[in-house]
Parts: sequence; structure tokens; C-alpha cells
Amino acid sequence: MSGRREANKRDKHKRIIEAAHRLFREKGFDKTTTNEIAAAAGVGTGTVFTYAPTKDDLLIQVFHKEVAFSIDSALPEAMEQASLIDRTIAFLDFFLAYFEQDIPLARALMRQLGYVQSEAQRDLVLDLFRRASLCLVEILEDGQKTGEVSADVSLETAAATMFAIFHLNIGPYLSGMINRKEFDASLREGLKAFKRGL
Amino acid sequence: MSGRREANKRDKHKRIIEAAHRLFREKGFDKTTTNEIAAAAGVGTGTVFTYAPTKDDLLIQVFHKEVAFSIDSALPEAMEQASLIDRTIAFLDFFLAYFEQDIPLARALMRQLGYVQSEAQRDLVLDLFRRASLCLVEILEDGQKTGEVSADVSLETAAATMFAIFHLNIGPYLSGMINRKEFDASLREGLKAFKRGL
DNA sequence: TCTTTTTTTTGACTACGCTCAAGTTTTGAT
DNA sequence: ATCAAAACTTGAGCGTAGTCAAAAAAAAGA
Repeated sequence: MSGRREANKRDKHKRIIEAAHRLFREKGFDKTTTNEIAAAAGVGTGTVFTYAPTKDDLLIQVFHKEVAFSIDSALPEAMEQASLIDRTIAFLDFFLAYFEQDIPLARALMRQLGYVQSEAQRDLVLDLFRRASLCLVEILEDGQKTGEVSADVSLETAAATMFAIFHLNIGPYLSGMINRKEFDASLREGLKAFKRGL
Repeated sequence: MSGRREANKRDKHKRIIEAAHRLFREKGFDKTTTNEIAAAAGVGTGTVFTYAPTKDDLLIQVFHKEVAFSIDSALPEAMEQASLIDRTIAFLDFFLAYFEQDIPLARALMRQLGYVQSEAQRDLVLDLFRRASLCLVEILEDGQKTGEVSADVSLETAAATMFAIFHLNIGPYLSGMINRKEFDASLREGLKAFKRGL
């Protein structure tokens, strides 16, 4: 019986993530303390930090699965739109809808994206980028079939650029510097500009 | 003599910014404590926080002037390049060269960009965006003269998009996820893709 | 089973960002 | 010059993220 350790660890990790998830949702990221999380998970304070090196890491771990799911399920909906731009915006909107459930939390999450602190965090963030990129590539591929996208563009680069445009706009929106309407307009304008080129 | 207050405040603020600047450069942002800054500036701990609501605010205040200068002086150099893409890259490179003096500090700074916390911080960040945007617009205008850029594109939107491409790449670079060569390649590829459109 | 070694857990503790009630300085009125 | 009100400064103290030496638990060896 040498699997006892593994099983215990899995169980503890799960309890910590679940406790953190509940508390972040209930009280928000900032107002939740790591001690509370530990108490709610039934472990010592220090234990939390053996499963996540920082509180920010914990945030990513907690929401990675949900965000990944949200990205993946956004694509089918988006594909129903008529044009390339509309499909792209629908995809990003769907993704945004998940975020809008809790803007401060989304803000805390997005803030990490470009500026991760640990290896583990990096892997999870890269996974999210990759998923979003795959979806955008699929939208672009579809655009090639309808002739909206020229056959010889690099779809990966194009996807990255579209994501960059999204990313640049979402920060100010989540920080309350621009409202939803302004965000929508700016995003659409940016995507249209990208489509036509210089 | 009713200007005594103003003068005292200006002086204290200046001392705080100078002390913070020196310490951030010497020890890095994280390893510098607000108490040290206060001591070095010859003020009480609390005083620091009447001039900057948070340590992050202080970081922006401290480097705003230098970054602004760096952006402004990048343009003339950039204009000497032959093509639109090369001018853009030269501009961004020059700006990056300033950052490379201290990568962890640059990382801390860039991390703030999309996700400011206070009004004061927002103003300084927006100022930097505006400056960078003005330079990029100028590069694009020049491109319109040489025919590299079509006459009817919105230069502001195009500038924002170019900045978005830069921003998306610089995070991973400053975080050590990609090296300089990869950064350069990715940036150039992104800008070229934007120029040609979809 | 008992002992030793290895791995994991733990919570008292530390360090630091930030607050705020009390103290000090400046100002303008008299 | 004197005083009261207003504005500014201050540092002891608070809350919390994260550490680490010691304890507990599990595994391996005898």
C-alpha cells in the first residue's frame, strides 16, 4: 500500500482548490485570505503553499478549468455568425460573458496573463492561450473557405494578433476605464482594421 | 508667505520620488521596502502614502518621466529606417532598450499597464499610451506618403493595434518565457501580418 | 512488529504594505 | 502677537502573504 501518499495529496489539493473557488466567488479574490482557504479546506496554513507557491498561482489553478471550458464552448456558438468579424466577436463575447460574472475576479485573472510568476502558472496560462488560439485559427480557416481570408496568411500569427487586440481592450474595460459599449466598438474597429491591413 | 506649504510638499514629494528611484534601481522593486524609501527620503512611513496611494503607484510615478522621455526620443532614430516595418521595430526597440537596463523593473512596470489601480496611476499610464500612439501615428503617416500605408486607414486604430502586438509579445519576453531573438521574430511577423491584412 | 528514513504537514512567526489617531506645522483672522 | 482652524506628518500598530523548524505520517528495512 504505497499509494496512500498520492491519494492523500490529491484529496488535499482538491479540497484546497474547492475551498479557494468557493471563497473567491463568495468574497472576491482580495478579501479572501489564505488562512481562510486553509481553514475551509481543513489543512494548515503552510499546506496551501505546498500546493500553490503564491496566492496568484492559486487563482490560476482555481479558474483554469472553467476558463478552458468557457473558451472551448464558445466556438460552436460563434460559428453560427455570418461573417468572419462577427464570428470572432461572438467567440470573444462568449468568453467575456463568463468573465462578466465577476469582473474583479476576471481582472485579477487577466492581470496574470502576460506576467506569470511560476512555471506551474505558466503552463496553465499557456494552455489557455493555446486553446483560444486554436479556436481563432478555426474561425480563420473557415474564413479562408468563404474567401474572407487569403489562403497564404499564417493563421497562428493572425490568431495571436486578434487575441492581442482583444487583450489590449479588455484591460481598460475590466478596470472600468471604458464601458462595455466602448469596448465593443473599439474591439470591432480593431479587428476590422486588422482584416483590411494597412 | 502662504506658499510655504506648497513648497514643503513639492520638496518632500521630490525627495520621496528620488529616494524610490535610487532604491528601485539599486535593489529592485520587490526588495525595496516602503519604510526604506521613507527613511531615505527623510520622512515618516505614512508620508510616503500621502504622495502615492500604493507602492505600485510609486513605481509608475518614479518611472513615468523616464519612460516618456524614452518614447519621445525613440522616434527620430526610428525615422531613419528604410521601411514602415523597420521604422516601427526600430521605434519599439529603442523603447525596449531602455527597459532592458533592468528587466525585473520593466516587468513590474509593464504589468501595471492594462490594470491600473488608481486615478493618478491611470493618468500617467494613459499619458504613456498617448505618447507611444502619437509616435506610431507619425510613422504611419510617413508610410502614407511613401504609399506603404493606404490613405483611408484610421491611423489611431492602426497605432493601437501595433502597440497591442508589441504588448502581447513583451510580457512573455520580460517574464523569460521567450528570448530576445524569439521576441524579435514574433514581433516582426506580427507587424508584417498586420500590414498585409487577412 | 519495531526502527529508521523519507515525505508531508503544520502553525507560530516574520516581513512588509498600508492605516489612522494623535501630534505638529502652517495659515489667516483678530 | 495670539489663537483657532485647517492642513500636513508621523510612526506604532494591523492584517495578511508567505516561511521554516519541528512534528506527524507514511514507507522501507530489518
